Amino acid sequence: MNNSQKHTAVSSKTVGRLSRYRRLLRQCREQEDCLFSHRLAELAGVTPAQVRRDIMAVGYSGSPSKGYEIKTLLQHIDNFLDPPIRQPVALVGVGNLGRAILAFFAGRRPKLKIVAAFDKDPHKADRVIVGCRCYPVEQLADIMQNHGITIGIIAVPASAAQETAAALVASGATGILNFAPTPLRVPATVYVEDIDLTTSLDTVAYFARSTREPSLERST
Amino acid sequence: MNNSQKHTAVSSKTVGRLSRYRRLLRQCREQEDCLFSHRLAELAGVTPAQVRRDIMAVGYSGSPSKGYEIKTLLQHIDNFLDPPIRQPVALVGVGNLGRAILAFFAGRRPKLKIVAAFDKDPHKADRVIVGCRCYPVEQLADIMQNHGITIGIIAVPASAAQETAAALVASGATGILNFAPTPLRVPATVYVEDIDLTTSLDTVAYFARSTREPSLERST
DNA sequence: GCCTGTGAAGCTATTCACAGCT
DNA sequence: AGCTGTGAATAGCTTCACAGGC
Repeated sequence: MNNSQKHTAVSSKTVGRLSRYRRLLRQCREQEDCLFSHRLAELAGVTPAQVRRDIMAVGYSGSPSKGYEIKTLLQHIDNFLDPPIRQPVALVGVGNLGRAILAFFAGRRPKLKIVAAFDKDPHKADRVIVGCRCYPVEQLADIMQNHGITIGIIAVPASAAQETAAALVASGATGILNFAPTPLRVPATVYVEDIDLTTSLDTVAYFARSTREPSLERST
Repeated sequence: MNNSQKHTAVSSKTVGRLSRYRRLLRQCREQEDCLFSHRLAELAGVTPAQVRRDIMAVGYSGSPSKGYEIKTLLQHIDNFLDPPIRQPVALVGVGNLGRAILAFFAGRRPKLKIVAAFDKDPHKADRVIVGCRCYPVEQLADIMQNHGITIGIIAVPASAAQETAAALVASGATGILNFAPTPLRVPATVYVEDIDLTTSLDTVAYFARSTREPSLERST
């Protein structure tokens, strides 16, 4: 029930922040060897206490005198976030958004890589887009199983999102990144993260209107 | 201090869900006239109590016998979410992601519309992409002020994100939708919503690994 | 002195549970 | 009987504050 690196069941917010810390740490590892929680907090835009709590999750302890050794901390975060071997990803929907996503992730992250794309439109299939081979959706199950894919990205229109999710799950997906503006019905064992552009823009628009009091925040 | 429609200072989560409810309600307004909270909850993938709480924010009351009248509820949500007149949006960064965003929002939402795009690269300027005119970044301030733009979408590389944010704010933006993987430093009066693709994928990957117990959730 | 790690306090968001209505 | 609206309870997340160490 407990495996080697899961101490205390980490929340998705913590995982997200660790991913952000990692990127920031990589940027500043040239200039510095060590940093304190308040420094990383400033870079990430969170509180020092938050940083310390999050770092607890990766099982690394800094020293009160020098803070956190960047190289070692990065190793621990990598070890926590990255899969042991390789975790291939499938993308479904090669429209504008799908292609942008392919381009965005292309060439980074050897372990977490989009290895196959799928589209309903046969014209889009059997092509290579930003280095990724595209297949007709009919081959989804086959190719996912061949590659051992467990992560799917949904970039299809809302109307096709639910069936796509079902197909992904049936073919072995246990995690889905969903760009379609539809709540997906999937088994509770599957983790879904929604990115809903319309909702996000509506929210920004709403709060952009109510010009709030510049009360209690730090702005530096 | 209190304006006509702000009763109780609504959270961004509630605003986001209202946006989602709206989309779902529009889809089913053909078939049904009224619905109960548990029905909308099922469609949206949340609890009935959550739905009722959220609807409180828009100042509409359903009837215990018939539930919520869809048409009227939609009017209230529109009235709550939509700007009184018009709230033009600027996009900065016309790369792959920027173009996908333009295409995604093109032609919907007359009141909340991307009216200008900007790019550093002069080759991309002075063109029209999916119906939106592109300008060189140098004209950002001018055009934002001419159009009365208060919302910016950042789709530039991380290295240019902070300066872009600063330019947007200087030109009158009070809300920013940030796709760059960088924490933005802006005055506390400006609302920022981050969409961080790398972080989201990392999070999905993490939880896709830990195949969780199918314990307490409903899956239908 | 100023840091880390962490129990405890504080906040925010969600859910419970029930009065009131039809 | 079964719904809505909502005070009260709960759960989840963040921050405080301080013991312990350099």
